[in-house]
Amino acid sequence: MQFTKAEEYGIFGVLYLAEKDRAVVTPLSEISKAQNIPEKFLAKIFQSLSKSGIIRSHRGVRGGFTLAKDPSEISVKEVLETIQGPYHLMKCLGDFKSCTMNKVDFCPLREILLIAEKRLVSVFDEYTLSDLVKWEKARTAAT
Amino acid sequence: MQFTKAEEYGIFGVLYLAEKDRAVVTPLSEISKAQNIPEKFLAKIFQSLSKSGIIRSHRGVRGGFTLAKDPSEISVKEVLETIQGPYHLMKCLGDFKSCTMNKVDFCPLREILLIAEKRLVSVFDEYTLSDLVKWEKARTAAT
DNA sequence: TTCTTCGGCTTTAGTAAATTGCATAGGAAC
DNA sequence: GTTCCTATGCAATTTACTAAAGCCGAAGAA
Repeated sequence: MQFTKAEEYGIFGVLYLAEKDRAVVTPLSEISKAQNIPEKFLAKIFQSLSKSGIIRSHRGVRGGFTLAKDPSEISVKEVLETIQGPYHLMKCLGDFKSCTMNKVDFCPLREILLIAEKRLVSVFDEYTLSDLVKWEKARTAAT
Repeated sequence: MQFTKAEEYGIFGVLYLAEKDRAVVTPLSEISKAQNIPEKFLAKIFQSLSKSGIIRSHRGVRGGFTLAKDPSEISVKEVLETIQGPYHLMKCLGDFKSCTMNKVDFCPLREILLIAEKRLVSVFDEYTLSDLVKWEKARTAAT
């Protein structure tokens, strides 16, 4: 019941891009160094983010990545689900048949987890990358 | 970001007790058989639940377990946190120092996860075992 | 005393997460 | 067009944790 490193790294990776001008192409090496993330690991994460259209890749000399859309258009949920797949607190929430217990027709735990899941995901859906950047800037300005 | 089997089994285990009269002492073997849970695994789970005062153990012949309090007094959160420890979507939420990134002073991800966590846990805190039993009974009666 | 059931500890197996490595392909700069 | 840089894709590895099983001891009722 914890976030994976991939999710954590993914968020910090795109956040780094979100803090820059969108036109600036940033190579993996810079991001991984600045955010303290294993480069090859970040590469894999960015690949899926690129495929799902959140970021855009640029190959060749002086290549790298840019955000594919404005930070205010990218929800935290979008990033997380791209990296980890749809959020389910239990397997059976996605598919009732995968229930390992005997609950073929009704499961009280399932009911409560559906509620919990909905509330959890709603938070990630509410906030965008620009919100996170805004917080960070406000914080830096304050001190 | 998923529930563990231990949590799942733990809930179903105490739920089985909650469906009975509180005076009835039920052995592990019966619970594990009825709920389709590996007995030794359930034993370990019930040990911690017993220590934290959610259930009560009775040794010897015709021993077993009973609920230590009324189902309406036992929140889902209580059960889950006893089994798995306090709920944190990331390690750093419990202790800022355990942050593996460079965020020594402020972390935007931390902010959003604190919100998310609060909402998630609130669900488990709102519902008690008697709620779950009630749902189940209502469902059975309906069909 | 004896049998039953929990208590606690150890160990094993299985699975998923976290990382690394290498060969390939695309593209800018010269 | 050659060269070098940077992403792409796949394979392999290491590590960590989950899930489960086993064993012996302790408690307690019959």
